[in-house]
Amino acid sequence: MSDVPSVPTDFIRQIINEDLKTGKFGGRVHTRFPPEPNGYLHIGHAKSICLNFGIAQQYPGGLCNLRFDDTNPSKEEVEYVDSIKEDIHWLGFDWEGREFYASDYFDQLYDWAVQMIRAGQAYVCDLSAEETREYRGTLTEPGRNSPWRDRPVEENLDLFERMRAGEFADGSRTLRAKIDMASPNLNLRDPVMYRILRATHHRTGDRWCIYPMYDFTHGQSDSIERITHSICTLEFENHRPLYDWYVEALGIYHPQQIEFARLNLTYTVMSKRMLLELVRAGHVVGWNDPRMPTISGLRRRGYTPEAIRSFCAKIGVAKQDSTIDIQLLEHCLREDLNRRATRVMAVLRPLKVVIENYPEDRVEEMDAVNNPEDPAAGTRKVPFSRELWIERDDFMENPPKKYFRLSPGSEVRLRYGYFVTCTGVVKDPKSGEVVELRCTYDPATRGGDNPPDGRKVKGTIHWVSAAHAVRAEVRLYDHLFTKEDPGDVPKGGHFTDHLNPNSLEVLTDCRLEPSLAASKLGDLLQFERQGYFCVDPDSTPDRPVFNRTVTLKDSWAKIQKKG
RNA sequence: UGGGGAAUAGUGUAACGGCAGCACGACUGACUCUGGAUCAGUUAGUCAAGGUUCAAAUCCUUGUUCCCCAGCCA
Repeated sequence: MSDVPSVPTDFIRQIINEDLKTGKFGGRVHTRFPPEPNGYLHIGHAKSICLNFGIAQQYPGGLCNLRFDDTNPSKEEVEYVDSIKEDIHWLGFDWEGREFYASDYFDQLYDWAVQMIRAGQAYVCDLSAEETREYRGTLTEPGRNSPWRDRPVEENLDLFERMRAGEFADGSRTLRAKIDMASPNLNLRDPVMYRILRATHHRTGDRWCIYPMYDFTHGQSDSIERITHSICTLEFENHRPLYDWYVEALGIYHPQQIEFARLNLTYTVMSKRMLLELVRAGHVVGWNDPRMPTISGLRRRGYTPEAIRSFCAKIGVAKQDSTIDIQLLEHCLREDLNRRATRVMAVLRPLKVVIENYPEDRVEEMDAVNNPEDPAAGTRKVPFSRELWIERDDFMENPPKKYFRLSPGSEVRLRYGYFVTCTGVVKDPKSGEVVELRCTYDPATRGGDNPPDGRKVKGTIHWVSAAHAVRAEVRLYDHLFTKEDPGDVPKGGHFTDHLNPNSLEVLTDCRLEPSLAASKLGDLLQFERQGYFCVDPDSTPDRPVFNRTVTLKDSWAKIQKKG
């Protein structure tokens, strides 16, 4: 992965370096990426993936497991595990067959629970969910011991066995760790280890009707897999004492949990709950809608794994809550696409141009550079003829100062074509709308070259020969939300209040240069002067559909904005 | 009002007692057959107040602000 800039030594890598020095884990480095299969991966997960797999790649002998944290069958589905695996691979990482599931450890976890009961460290509690909450106390007041806290070991053993056997109703009992109901850390107030839950698990089916909680699962799973550094996000910091407590109580290998700040992006929501809602409410077409921050959405939008990896390397890893400007992501995208995308000409909002002094039946094949950043990409032929399409925006009847494109009487370069001068404007007699431009061309400027008389022109515009044009649909995207922080809503408000009504614009009458008829899924394209585009899977042979991945930087737009 | 964390240019992130650096953004200018790219430059920062020290973003004290925790979610 030489295309990704070398990553700085963040605080996690410093810890690892230190552990390597002291021999804490015998010189091993073994991480894991532990998604819950209850949704699609998003760019925030990419940060974690790049961190965990990146560390494994960077250290000699380093390994990174993929482990699905599937302890809540009511929310988890195989569709999600499949998408997660696909997305990690697409990002460029591999778990080399170490694909594990927390559910693989259900038997071991059960045995450990029994071991804790025997040791007097766990008990079956008959409190209801509501009662449990009441007994827990509050942030400032200690909780009270459950009346079931001091049941004899034998009774606990019997009850727990019967919980497993399905003798009790969902939610009627739990297995709890006996820790400290007065702990200032609520996670240590006799946390639930097992709950009764009748739901079909995507892997274990109906074999279990009790499922372990995250806290009773994660550290032990790490321990079983001999993970050295268990990297997770900040909200689990309060859980670390419990993580440590369980592995110590069980007397098993003890990995080190380390927390870092999750990724936030401007104009984006990142919580799976909100993303799920966008999908379910139909605000987007699915998890892979090109406006979604999901990996599959970014992929369909035309993002490259290289761009995402580069982004993850640039944002750094720290413990400070932060929100990254989405422009940095777009910068990384443009940086990658600029050096890789094939340049083509495409007219999105067509305006007809007739070159009056160009012969009716003549067609010339003009040479066009495929990628000025990559000479090896070569050139292609683009047909030029008397009738062309140009961009409506590239003509103004009454242009402001500093407008370098076409206007009555002005001259521009048609890229790789000829210099043309606008000699006339045809309007719809009723609406007054400009429907056609009449121009003349200068034969001495063939290929777009400057003429021998030394005449120069400020503007160069793109064009497509009308007779040869490929028609296509083009989808233009903008931020899904109009607010930098869509989650920042006044009371009574909802994050969807800030949905951008213009996040998708569909153009159905676009005219593309003929080479685009051969474009296929995965092609990286730049429509010159407009942006980077990719082929959408909705494309059909007679109806290609393109997505705008990101615009080019547009200094003209800035000039306009300034007035 | 309990506990756990975090505070460095607009946004991120380095500096680990010794010149506050980098990236993105913004703004100039140069160049250009993409108003792209590229190049050159400008802009702007240590939460506050004390203290220790020849020297503090860094150590100490006090305060302020923000985030997380009261799921039988992860």
